[in-house]
Amino acid sequence: MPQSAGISIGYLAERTGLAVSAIRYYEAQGLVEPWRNAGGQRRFHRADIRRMSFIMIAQQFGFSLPEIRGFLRSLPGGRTPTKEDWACISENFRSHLDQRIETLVKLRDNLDGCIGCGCLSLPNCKLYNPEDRAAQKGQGPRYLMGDSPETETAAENDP
Amino acid sequence: MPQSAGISIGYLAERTGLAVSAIRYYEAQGLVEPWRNAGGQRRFHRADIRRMSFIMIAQQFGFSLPEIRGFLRSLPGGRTPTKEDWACISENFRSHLDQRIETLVKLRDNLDGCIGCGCLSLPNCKLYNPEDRAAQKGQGPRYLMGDSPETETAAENDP
DNA sequence: GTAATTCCTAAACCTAACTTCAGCTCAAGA
DNA sequence: TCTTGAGCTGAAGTTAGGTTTAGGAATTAC
Repeated sequence: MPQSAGISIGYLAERTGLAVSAIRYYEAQGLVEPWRNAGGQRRFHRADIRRMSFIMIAQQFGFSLPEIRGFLRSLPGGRTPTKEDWACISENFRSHLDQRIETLVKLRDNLDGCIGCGCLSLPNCKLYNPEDRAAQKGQGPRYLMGDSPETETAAENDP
Repeated sequence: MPQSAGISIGYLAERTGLAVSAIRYYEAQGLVEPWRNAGGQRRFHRADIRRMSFIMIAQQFGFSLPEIRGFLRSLPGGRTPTKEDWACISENFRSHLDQRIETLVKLRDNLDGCIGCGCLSLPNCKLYNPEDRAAQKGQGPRYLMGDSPETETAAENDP
């Protein structure tokens, strides 16, 4: 258990609950920047324990690694981040989060009137509103629903 | 544009805004079950327009295809689903949704007190609570954070 | 009747976020 | 010193949710 000169990847993994491979992956994604010791092994700052924790929590909230990298960029380069630094990041973070929740709630409020009423395929269905569609999480190459419901009137004629 | 004996995949795609390839993929996932005409081409029920719409909306709410398949299983096998059938599904659907929103809000409420205060790596941090961790979306082979923070006291000793 | 669409299948490719593996090297304890 | 465990790299595999492509066959439009 190293006490100065940085901590090892294994210790960081143990302290955060992350897999060693995940930490190496995060480095490759630019989320953390360890240096190397004489033997070529990674050495991390103790403060990176908190950095990893932040990543894990941000992921729980549904942020992607590039987004999280954006949050982390606002941390100071030279010194160990203070409580104030984290609080500042947290504010940015929270506004994204609020927006995400709001969108989800708005979608939910349309649900009862829409699926419940059986209007699913009609153009006046609020769930088809392009604004609401923008709520896409953009995860993977998911089809982004660029629709054109011009001929949208015959949906009710089930045989 | 076929008027009886089912609709083609291209027409279904046009009506829903889905890609033809996506519809074939949904069939492979058991979300829809077309039959074949004499030439081997897929034929769908008109009611499948609504079925596809349901899938798209459920996806916006963050449900996975297996979950959506579960919702759809409650639809009647033989006959065309009625408004009542959709309303019934919608109820089930909504309770899942409420739960998801609640979890997200709970996580948010912990945010200010937790990231803001800089306690991220401490065991008393609410965001580390296993209950809250269960909020994982389980997308892909993401590491499920099986932690064991026995030695969790030295996190504050940044050099 | 023929040309243009549409549809078919199977396999390969894509992104995100990782894990696993093979084949080595480094570090730490007895 | 020797052995074990930890770390290294690069490539390939995994899952979800699809798309793209290749090479034919069926339908539709004129």
